[in-house]
Amino acid sequence: MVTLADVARAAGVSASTVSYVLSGKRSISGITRERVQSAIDDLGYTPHAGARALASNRSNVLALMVPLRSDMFVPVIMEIVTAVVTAAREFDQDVLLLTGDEGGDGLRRIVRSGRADALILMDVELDDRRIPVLREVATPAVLIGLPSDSTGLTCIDLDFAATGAACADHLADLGHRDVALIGENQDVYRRHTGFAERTLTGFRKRAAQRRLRFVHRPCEGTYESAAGTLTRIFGERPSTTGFVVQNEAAIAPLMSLLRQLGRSVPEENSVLAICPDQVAQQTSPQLTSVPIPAEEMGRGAVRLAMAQLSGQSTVGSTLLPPKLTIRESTAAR
Amino acid sequence: MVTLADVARAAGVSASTVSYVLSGKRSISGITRERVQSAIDDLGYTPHAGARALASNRSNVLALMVPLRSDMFVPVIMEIVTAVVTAAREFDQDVLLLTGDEGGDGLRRIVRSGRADALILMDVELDDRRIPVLREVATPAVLIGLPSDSTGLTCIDLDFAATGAACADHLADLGHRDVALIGENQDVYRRHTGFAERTLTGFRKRAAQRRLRFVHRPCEGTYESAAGTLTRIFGERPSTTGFVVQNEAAIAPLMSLLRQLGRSVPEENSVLAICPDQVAQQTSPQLTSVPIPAEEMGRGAVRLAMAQLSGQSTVGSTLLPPKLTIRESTAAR
DNA sequence: ATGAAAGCGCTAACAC
DNA sequence: GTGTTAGCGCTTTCAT
Repeated sequence: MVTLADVARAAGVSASTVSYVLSGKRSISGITRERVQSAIDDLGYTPHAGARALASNRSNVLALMVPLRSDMFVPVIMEIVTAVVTAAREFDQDVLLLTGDEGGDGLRRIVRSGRADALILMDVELDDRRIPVLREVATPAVLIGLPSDSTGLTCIDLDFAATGAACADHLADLGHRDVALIGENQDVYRRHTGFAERTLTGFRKRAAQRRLRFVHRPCEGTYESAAGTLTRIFGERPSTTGFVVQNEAAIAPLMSLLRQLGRSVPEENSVLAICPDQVAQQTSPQLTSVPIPAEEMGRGAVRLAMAQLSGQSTVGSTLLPPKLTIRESTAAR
Repeated sequence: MVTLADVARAAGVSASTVSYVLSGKRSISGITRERVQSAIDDLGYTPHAGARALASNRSNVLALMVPLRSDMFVPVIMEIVTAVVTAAREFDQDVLLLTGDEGGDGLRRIVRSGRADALILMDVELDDRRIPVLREVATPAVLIGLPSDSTGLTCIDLDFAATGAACADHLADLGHRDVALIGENQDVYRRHTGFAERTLTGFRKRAAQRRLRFVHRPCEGTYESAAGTLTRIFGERPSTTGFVVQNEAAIAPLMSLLRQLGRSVPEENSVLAICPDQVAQQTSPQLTSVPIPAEEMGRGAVRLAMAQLSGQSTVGSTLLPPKLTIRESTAAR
């Protein structure tokens, strides 16, 4: 194994000089920097992470806790994870992967062992049991999602209230008067994951302002549930022409049901989805949609974690503005 | 921070005794073990990972490299990742996540820095550019997937040849004479990911033995491509009654097209898919299928990595036997 | 069955 | 601008 001492010897300098060339924490003459650098290259030297962590009290690792079972759509989770890892590398950090079932104990273990310098938590619930541990360990941490009490915490998420409002606005602008929000299944609401409620609240409020009449229906991701939901909506309010869908799994059944019912989209009904662009684009007709900004959330979480590590306070919630992309599934009436 | 020295002092023993209580590498009297253990509990001690790595030359970390863009279905990737992390924890290992785009350099960096003791690579291509690095660093490594030259390497994968054969057998057993294999898109075959070819080979060989006539057609995941593929197949061989689908995205369009063509499943046509159980079960009718054993692959990879770390040789390929689950989409004719 | 002590490879004062 | 050196917290001989 090639050590810093080997490099120092080869370059004819002291160990500290090599260390400082690497860290840039003090000025080095061009000539020695070169000698050191070429010794590093020649020998193929990479600093020993453990030694570095021990001496500097910094691991250069971010711990990312991903949900095992989640309300999120799996591809979105993967996109966030990918964004986190990619962004972390740009800060010279590696990413340690923890599963949600490790819970608070897992976080405590990671922090106490000095394996990671900061924590990023995905799929945060309104009353998340990991949050007390976060306050206890007082380690830099970022939540992807919004708990009910975010005092003293750093959070990042899509602004779901604004998303709901944007959807209501879009349908109102198009002249729709009776609209329906087809949401996630009851479990999601019961588990208090937050985003579903926030969307509903934002939608309801704006709908009232725009004088829309609206109903909200939770829905399973199955064909049967979608059929039942749709039947009930049309039964209660046959004049419904606008739909907002916040449930990836329900989109396909719903579109196919509307077609079967002879309710063509977008001529007779407008459909708006909160889903990844990929899903919106492979549906026919392509859906007007608001995507979860997975990439931005992942990158943002890393940025916030790094800011905390450099001593800045990032307390508060970063709510990313929704971006509504108009495609083929919504039209004026 | 609580250190081993703190624990030793609290327990009234030496540092080495505490260390040995933790590692179990020498016998300790019951009484001291208890004293040490309660000191650990009282103080909330967790060993410092960096110090441990430095002194023992072992990080207790497995590096897992996941593909960014992959031919695999994203939920399957997630399932493998989850299985790896869960299994790793049972061996007291943490998992460091690397993205495929870090390539060989990333692996070299991880190994040289001592950040991980072993490597697990997903989505291995036939002529994977990371393989030379694997041979160069001579670190314990496991490939999930099968490269063309696996000499000296440890691999684990589904036995796709046996999978193809099992599909051919099932259709032959049901009395089908003309069958079609609807595969992944051309890109996958061109990129030489291996599994597609192996399925084809296994299917072709067994089909010949069972005197089946068969055609193979790559297919995109779009409705249009599925329609074109199906039209061509029925055009060339109208007598085709059995289908094997190895392309998650093509399943839904295909089923809906068969319905439109009045070819009911399973009465007139049998359809067999190589896809996750979840997909097979939410299709209507539920599909007879062979799933990718993601859980087994992840766990197996960890097991193999740990075996290598304990000095055992695991060179060779572990090919997991396919498990064909009969559901509603295949029937005798 | 337990202790003492020498490092593991690096960082960061402290010197000059 | 560079060198010297004292640790960081742990494992592991070598003693006893």
